[in-house]
This record gives sequence, structure tokens and C-alpha cells, in this order.
Amino acid sequence: MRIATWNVNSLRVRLEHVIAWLNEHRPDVLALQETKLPDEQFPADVFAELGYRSVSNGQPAYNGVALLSREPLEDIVTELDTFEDPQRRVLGATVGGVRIYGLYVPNGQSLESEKYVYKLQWLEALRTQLARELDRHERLVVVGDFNIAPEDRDVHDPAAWEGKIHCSPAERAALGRILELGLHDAFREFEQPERAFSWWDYRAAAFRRNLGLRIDLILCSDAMRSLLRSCRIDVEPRRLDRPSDHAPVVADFA
DNA sequence: ATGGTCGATAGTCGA
Repeated sequence: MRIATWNVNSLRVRLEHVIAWLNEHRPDVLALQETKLPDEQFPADVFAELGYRSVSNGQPAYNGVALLSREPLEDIVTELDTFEDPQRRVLGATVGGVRIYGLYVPNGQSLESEKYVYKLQWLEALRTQLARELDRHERLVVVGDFNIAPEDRDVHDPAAWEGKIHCSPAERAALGRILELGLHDAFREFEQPERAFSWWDYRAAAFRRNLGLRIDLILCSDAMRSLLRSCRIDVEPRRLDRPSDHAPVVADFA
């Protein structure tokens, strides 16, 4: 089972990139973030032609997540049960006996921002929800744009980013508490190239200089880790014209 | 060079 995640930063703009990528890589499940589309404008028919069912949890202009799947998506959830949130950031479904969550974790903006408080509260509610899901589902995979670089090796310049948004101790601790539930960062289960990132700022030629962060993650439960065969970041779509600022991340399970 | 670029949208906000 191939599971992938991609923050597309507007599905309207990136639709042709997503279509091409689906046809080339044929994941079983693709989680999308920042679709920036209300559900009624989600191009479900386009994906259906490619053999993908889909579910959208969208809103206009901001946020928005979706799941595409070759097999039926069952028991869909669109909320964190313990966190009232008008922002559309969560989509969970069961596919072939695997519980899958696609997430767009709040950015947080800066440590002084109210959005940072919101981010940390949101992550705590996510922890509560994933604990409950693990009680019910041995096979759990949680993917998406976490807006947290787990470790300094996930940051192009750790000194410059020390204590900054995406890298602050509180954010990393919040992610750590989620991992302590019994989840594993699939990417780090394998030997990887150094300076491997999944997001590069549009400014200052950051991609060409590989000045990025690894903030797009695939987490998996113990049972899924035993099935995990590979995990990689596909930087190729970042080279295209009008790219998303994020690259897709792909994990293969037996 | 203390900015830079995108996307959604219609003057700015969010990333």
C-alpha cells in the first residue's frame, strides 16, 4: 500500500501537477493539504476519471484538506473531537483496514502570535484524538503538513532557525508527545540523504539553494512500521513551473 | 540589499 501526502498550496493552480503525479506514481492514497477550495468546487470527477475516489474537507481561500483513494474511504471524520475549529484541517478515513489521517497542522506564524497558541492547543487536541484512534485501530497512518521540523537535521540552517516557528521546543515537544503514543516518523526508519527537505520558501531562490525544512511527515503505528518498506521525498514536482512550495512524501507498505 | 514570492482576492492576509 502506497500512501502519500502533498501540500499543493491551491489545488486549482496545481491540478495538472497532481494529475501528472498521480498517473506517474499511482499511490493507493494521496492526502492533499491547502486545497483552498470549497467542497462543491472540489474536482472529484477529474480524480474519478483517474480511478480515484475522493473526499474533501474544504473552505474558500484558506486551508482545506482532501483524501484521494483507489479503494473506498470509510468512517470519515473531519474534526478534532475536543477542539472546535472553523478551519478545515483534518480528514480521517479507513481504507482497506488502515486508519488514515491527513492533516494540515496550523502554521503558527511566530512564537509571539495568537496563532502559535492556537497551534499548540490544536496539537494537544490532535494527541487526544490519535490516542483514541490507536485504541481502536492497530493500523494507523497519520500524514500531512505538520509545520514542525522534528529535529535540527530537518532544518537547512539550525542556528538561524533555533527557537523560531516550526522549530521551537514547545512545537517539537508537542510532536514528541504524539510520537510517544506509539507512532514513528517513517522517513527516519531508513537511511536518507543529508539535507533532505519537503518545503522551500518561494523567496530568495530557496529551492535552488536547498534552503528548506522537512515539515511534511508520515507517521505510522507499530503495526504499520512492521509493514513499512520505504519512505522518500519526491522533489521533482518542486522543479516544475508554478510549483507548490512543498514536495510530496511517499511511503510504501507491504 | 533586513527584502525577497506566491495564492486568494480585491486591500491585505496568510504562508
